[in-house]
Amino acid sequence: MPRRNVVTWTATLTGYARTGDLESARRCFDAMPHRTVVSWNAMLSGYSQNGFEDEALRLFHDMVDAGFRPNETTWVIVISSCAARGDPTLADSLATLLHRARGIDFNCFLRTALLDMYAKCGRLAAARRIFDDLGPRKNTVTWNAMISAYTRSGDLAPARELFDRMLNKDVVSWNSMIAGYAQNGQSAFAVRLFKDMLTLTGEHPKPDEFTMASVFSACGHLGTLEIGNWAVAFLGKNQIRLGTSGYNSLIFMYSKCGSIKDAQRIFQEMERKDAVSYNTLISGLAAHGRGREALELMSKMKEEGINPDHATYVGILTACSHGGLLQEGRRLFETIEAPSNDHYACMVDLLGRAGEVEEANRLIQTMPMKPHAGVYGSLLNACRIYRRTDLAEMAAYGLFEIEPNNSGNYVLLSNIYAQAGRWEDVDRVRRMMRKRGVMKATGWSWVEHGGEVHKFIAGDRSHERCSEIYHLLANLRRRMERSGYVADGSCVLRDVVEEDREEMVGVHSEKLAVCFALIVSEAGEAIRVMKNMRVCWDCHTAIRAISKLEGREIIVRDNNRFHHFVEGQCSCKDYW
DNA sequence: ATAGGGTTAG
Repeated sequence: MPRRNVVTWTATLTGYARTGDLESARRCFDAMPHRTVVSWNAMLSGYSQNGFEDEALRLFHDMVDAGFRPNETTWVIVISSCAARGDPTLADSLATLLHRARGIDFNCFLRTALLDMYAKCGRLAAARRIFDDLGPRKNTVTWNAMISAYTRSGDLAPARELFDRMLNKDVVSWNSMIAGYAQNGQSAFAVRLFKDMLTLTGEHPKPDEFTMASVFSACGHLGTLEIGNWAVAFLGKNQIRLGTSGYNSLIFMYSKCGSIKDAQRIFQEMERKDAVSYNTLISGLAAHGRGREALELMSKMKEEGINPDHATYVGILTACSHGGLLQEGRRLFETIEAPSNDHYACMVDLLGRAGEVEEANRLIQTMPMKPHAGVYGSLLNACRIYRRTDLAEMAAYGLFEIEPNNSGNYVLLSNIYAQAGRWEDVDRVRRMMRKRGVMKATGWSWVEHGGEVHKFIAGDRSHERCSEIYHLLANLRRRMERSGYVADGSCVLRDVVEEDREEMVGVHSEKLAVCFALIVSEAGEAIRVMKNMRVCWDCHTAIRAISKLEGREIIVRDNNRFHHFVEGQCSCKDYW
């Protein structure tokens, strides 16, 4: 390879940096007989593009010390490194330096980079000022940077306003907006916007692997496998090649839609797996109660030379918890170097579900940081399972302080009092909720069928096939009574249950959803029901019974966990 | 020869 002049040297350096071989790039840089600003920029860019922002910032100072004057390109690279760091103090000092520098042309490139840096460092107003100051000199990239500035901070309305005002949307514009919805709990809007992208008249960019990754993620959050499969078919038809991240979101989608087998298949088919691939599947296995397989996967991950990170341990501890693997969980927790609040929450959950409520409580007392809501929430849930009213009060009051508006916490404590027959305390908690204006969330269940999402709430009579559903419900109840299923005295499939003493609640939403699914699904096929709250004991028993009577597998997702009901048995070991 | 925006995990 001829290395005659500074241009060939720099080109070689860039070549190494593009393949991620920064050591060779740096060796090349150090060996250069002469350097220009462009050589420095190439090295800076190499660091910045490969996630070594700190190295880039250090080299920037070396460059200034060596007497080189940064040009516009230098500033853009350094500013984007700072953007990735997200440090507002650094952003401000860099901006001060930039404004002191002489002879710099504040072109659109530079201003857009600045806009992005301010946005990523939490200075949204400063970002917007740059956006407005640019006036008609703004280009598509500037618009896109501003849209994602808003979606990152969860401001979907101003993001959508800019998106709608934009005249020349490119694929990144669409991706930013679709991802914005998907990441802010508005997955249904994400899917709708994707459909708009395909169907609206006029010139529209073709979806790429990033678009599809967001759509898969949205389908995962929604639990809509039919739409998900349609998106997968679209992917194949349009020959869109997925990268590792795209495959990761597919693993996520299948896991969340109850198709853990497909998630595993995608994982196996992937050529290049990263930590996220492993973490996603481990979490998926955890949600499905497959603790052993999750543990095996983490071993495999280590064998492949990929280090478990924060998310891996969250996933694996969840897997131990849901799979009833107490000893393994304890041992793993000890191996975590600096356990975070999340890890403590998982560990309290694991101990609590396994019946070691005292140990869980002691763990909270010895935590080196202030426990967050998840930690107390796990303890409170354990108190519900093991009827520890005394400890429940302590956990609940810790929780009310952190999350005064989370209705679930109040309901949980109220139900614990109800279990203990302490009705005056039940009333007290209910009054507390009213006084604080906390609304009880409605638990609804849904089933996807024929491209539509069918939703049910407790006592629902609004569904178009309502009479069929209630007819089936009554029929099932008769069959269950004949087969002696009510022998344990639990309130199986009662038409009306008294959920608390004030309200009479009709048939639970998941029973309605299961019956609807039985009516519409093809015989023999497994059915899926999604729920956003918790399957209550009543429904748990009922669904077990239905799975036995009907000989069908019923998969219920609730609270992001899956329960596979087969032949009257439920897959989860820890739940009740 | 060097520069800005979008994707994944409980």
